[in-house]
Amino acid sequence: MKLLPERTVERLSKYRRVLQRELDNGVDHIYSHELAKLLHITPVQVRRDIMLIGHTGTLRKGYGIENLITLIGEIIDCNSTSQKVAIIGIGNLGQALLDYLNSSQTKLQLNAVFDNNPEKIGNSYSGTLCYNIDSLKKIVEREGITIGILTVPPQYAKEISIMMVDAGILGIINYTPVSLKLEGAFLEEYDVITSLEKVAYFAKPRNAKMLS
Amino acid sequence: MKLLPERTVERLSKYRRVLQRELDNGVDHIYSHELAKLLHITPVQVRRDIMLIGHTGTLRKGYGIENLITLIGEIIDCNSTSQKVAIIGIGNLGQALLDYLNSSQTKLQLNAVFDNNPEKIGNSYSGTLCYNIDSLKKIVEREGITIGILTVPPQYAKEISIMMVDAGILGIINYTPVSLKLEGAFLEEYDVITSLEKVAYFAKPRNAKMLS
DNA sequence: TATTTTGTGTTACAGAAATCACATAACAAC
DNA sequence: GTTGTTATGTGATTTCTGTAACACAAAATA
Repeated sequence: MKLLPERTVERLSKYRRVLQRELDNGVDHIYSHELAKLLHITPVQVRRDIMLIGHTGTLRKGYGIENLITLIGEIIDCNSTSQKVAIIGIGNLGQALLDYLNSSQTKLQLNAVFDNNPEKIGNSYSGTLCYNIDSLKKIVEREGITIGILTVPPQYAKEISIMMVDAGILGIINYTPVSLKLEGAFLEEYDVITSLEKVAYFAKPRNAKMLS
Repeated sequence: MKLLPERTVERLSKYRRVLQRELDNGVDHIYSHELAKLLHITPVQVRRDIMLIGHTGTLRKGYGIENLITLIGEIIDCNSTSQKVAIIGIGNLGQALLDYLNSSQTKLQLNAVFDNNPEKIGNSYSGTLCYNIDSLKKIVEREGITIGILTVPPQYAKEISIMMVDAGILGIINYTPVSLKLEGAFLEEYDVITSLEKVAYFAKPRNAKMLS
């Protein structure tokens, strides 16, 4: 299949979670406009996304939730081999994300945590062992980890991102304020300060008025 | 001035920080291609963003860093009254963000923290006092808080977002997995699981190959 | 003073994403 | 059957965002 648009993939992730909730409530079919309402988007967008992944709803009954969840799962995480995740840098943010992941029902499995602080190495964080950053490559290869969450202090970000790609990690989500450029891996950057300052701009009274 | 594109505002936030770093290193002018390189974007994009905010560089010397920082500051946070921020829900993620903000040099000031846990109310978190969520409106009005970071458990998200807007908050950044719909305030949503699953999709070996 | 170099400011274009508009099909009611 | 209703599937259009192209001005060169 062709590569899906980024925004569609993001929505698929959200669809799956609300669909799972509906399924748990005993609902087995859903209309595009119902799903749309749950996520505050338009029904057309829902239908377009579902069309893109090749699922087809039955007229008059909507979309079969169970099939749809399975299909989204195959697309996002589990084809032949399900993907494994590591957190690199287990400071405040790293630990918060770790707890967040553990408390959520994503299919992705957190397999390792890395740090350079000797007091942290060897400890278990919510059930996940912390390794020395120096053994990144060894552990990543051994465990088959393909996704890395980067939450190290900014001065290490570049160097460690290179190590990560070198170790065979295929996707990095960078929570560092340093902007990176990778060859051979998918990169997603999220900058907390940027998104806060963005909100600050649009929330300025003078600007807020312009937002219709 | 007209409202700036969202992406431009995001980049302005990043420009400011790298410019500040340059200034601290004693650099006083910078070329568009230098700034571009620091953020891994194109020089054209830098020039257009700077054009949009009405700053103009001097030929042969580039852009005056100090003026540019000041201008970006006026645009994003401090016009007449600088904006104030509150964190609502001081769990793991809330505390991590709090520390993150305190350790960064943004102009936005964290003025209050809210929670409903009696053991937390009255405590100081990295220097910021935690108030009872019931006094949200009172404190927000008294302190003039305009921006809220929402990090409560999902089941409270909707209810509390309504309280926030009602209290006069103009911009909310929602770290909850629940998607919201607000009237009268700017909303930015960030879903940790979604962005992780997005990376998972594009990092799948079969897809990664397609990324040129 | 003419010419080349260099970097900005701006317009025109291309690509991605969201939205519109509508054809189509299943079902219900009569 | 026929007709009306409702919800899906999708080509066409618009909107948003990034990129390429280029005109222009100052400095360096000769």
